[in-house]
Amino acid sequence: MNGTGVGGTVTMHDVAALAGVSVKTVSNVVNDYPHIRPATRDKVKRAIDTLGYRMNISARSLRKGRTGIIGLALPELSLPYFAELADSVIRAAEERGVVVLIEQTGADRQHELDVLTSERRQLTDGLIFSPLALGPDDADALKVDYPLVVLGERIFGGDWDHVTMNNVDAARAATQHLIDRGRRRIAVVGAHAGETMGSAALRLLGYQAALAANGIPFDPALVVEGGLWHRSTGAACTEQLLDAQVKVDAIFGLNDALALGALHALHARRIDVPGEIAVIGFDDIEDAAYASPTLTSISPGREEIAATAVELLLARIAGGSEPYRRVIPDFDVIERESTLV
Amino acid sequence: MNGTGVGGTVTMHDVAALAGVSVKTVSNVVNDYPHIRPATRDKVKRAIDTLGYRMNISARSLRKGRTGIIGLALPELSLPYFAELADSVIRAAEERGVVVLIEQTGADRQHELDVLTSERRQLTDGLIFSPLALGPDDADALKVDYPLVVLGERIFGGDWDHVTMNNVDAARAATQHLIDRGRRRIAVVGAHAGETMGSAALRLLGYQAALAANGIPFDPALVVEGGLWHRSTGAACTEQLLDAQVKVDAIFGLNDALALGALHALHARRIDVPGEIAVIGFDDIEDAAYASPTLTSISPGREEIAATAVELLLARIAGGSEPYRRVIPDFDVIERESTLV
DNA sequence: TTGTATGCGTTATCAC
DNA sequence: GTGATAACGCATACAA
Repeated sequence: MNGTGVGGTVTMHDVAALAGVSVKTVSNVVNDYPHIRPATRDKVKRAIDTLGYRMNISARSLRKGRTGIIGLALPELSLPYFAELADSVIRAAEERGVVVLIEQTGADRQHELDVLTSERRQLTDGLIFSPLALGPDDADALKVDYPLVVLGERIFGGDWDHVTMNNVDAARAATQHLIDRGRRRIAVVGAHAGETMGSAALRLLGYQAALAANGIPFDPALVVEGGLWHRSTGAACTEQLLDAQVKVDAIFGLNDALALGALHALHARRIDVPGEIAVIGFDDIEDAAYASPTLTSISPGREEIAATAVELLLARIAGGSEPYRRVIPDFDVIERESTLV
Repeated sequence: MNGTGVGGTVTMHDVAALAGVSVKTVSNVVNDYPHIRPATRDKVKRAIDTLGYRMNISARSLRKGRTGIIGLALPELSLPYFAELADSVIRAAEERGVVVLIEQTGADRQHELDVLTSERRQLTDGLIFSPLALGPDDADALKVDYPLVVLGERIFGGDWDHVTMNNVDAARAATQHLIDRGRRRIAVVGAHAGETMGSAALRLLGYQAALAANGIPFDPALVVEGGLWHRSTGAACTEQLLDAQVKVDAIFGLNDALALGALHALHARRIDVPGEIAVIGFDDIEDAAYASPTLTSISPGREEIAATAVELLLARIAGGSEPYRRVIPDFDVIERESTLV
């Protein structure tokens, strides 16, 4: 099972024997223990090279009680936003010398609860968790005894670190962006009725705030419900909106998948974007830049979210006991064709 | 570190003590050893429940020499095809009771070589490897001493299992699809000059075969080189093609990202698709169905590729020593608007 | 059918 | 600065 394929497994004992030192010294060398005589260190390193020694991670994990693996639980990798997030998390983790075990919850509440107590938690030193179905009522389930960083906006105020977007302000900025370009009948696609803490609710709040700030009355007929934030949902919501004959001059997709679905539906009906209807999304996934027309979107600082989450988690794993933090990266409006005046 | 949070770590000894049996019996129960008296099994299970016992994976791994983790090395999750592939691999692995550790190579040759000998290999029981930069010259690097399943078409004939697409036939079918719809000046976007074994080369081969079969002369001016198969590459290649004033009535993007980039470039120049130029892609990523216009593509059987790869790998890990296999799932042409007659 | 004893490869606690 | 030795928690000969 060893890299060089020399045959049987090479252990610290073999290295120690060849170098003429004890296993403890070998351990010290591979762990960069500072107080070692340079000559000893060289001897050991040479022995390691000649034997092609590789540390047995399982043994180390057993002894240290740490695996060097962090968990990342997210809805599904097929959703571009989460694929890009996972990419960033893996990169950030790699820089810090840990690896990432991804678990998909399918945005299913029971599955999200399961992930918190899964046998896999034995395998990871901590968890970065991006729930989509859990609500404030599930806060107790998040009271776990391992390091946890929660992504997103659904649950606040527990004993865990939290990295989130500035959903309200960002949605306000998105809406203002449309208003500044002369739009007044701005539809929202992908709302979640009854939700109070989720991204959908908060983004709707920002939308309403922007309307209010500009003296535009809020028209419930412009808000279209849509459960899962897939492209298909965005398309279906948009068709529903158009069928209802509501006057509309802009659509705010609560995420990019919804907005891309909206573009799709508008294209199918030969409705010009942005001529007749402008469209803005949220997340700034790579697709947004290559849609036709290209999609204006909110960039929520994905890289920073990932890097911060990894950093906070590793600090907890290392035993940090600072007060739990809530980090909110800056966002940007990325203007593209779909809202061009 | 335990799920229930009862406090100190619960071990098999604790369970054994409470159940009034030996650790061996507890071990037998948790490992579903068949010959156990039902009464004993119940006693043990009850003790496990009351104590909230969770097996220590590191200890088991150390003892058994297996971790229950498989590696998945791919270019990057930001590429939708690989995100969807990873999704499928994780699902397939979950069904078989193993978890997946994803490593990104960035399609960089050195990084791809590194992944094969990385320290991470100590952590995984085997590897599913999707190289993009390695070529036939690197076949030796793939002679590793752990179970390996190679995805894609770049390297053949070594001592490993191989799951691949039928690139030649699928590309031929894609080209034929365009020819059947009256196209004769079919451009190819994303070719790799000098390559002989990669997906690009094989798909180009299929393209040429289809032309030949229909008596259409091959025009090198219609083949546009493009390194990384990103949307941006597809857009750039298409612009290059249009700038060259070559007569074109169809574009075959060697993958969907390229084709989506082409759609983007065509849209920017107000060229009607499929009216003036038809477009076909390859991979059938979810985006294809939501582009404007929707993109005709080749579905390579991603689910089957993932499931087969996991299955073959686990068989090797379990010690199977059948001859190495090469599996080639069926493909389908998924017709959408971009090639509508 | 179940119990006992040993070792998997590493790190930590002490001595020296 | 380095060495001997005892855990870490589990699986498995071997014994009963």
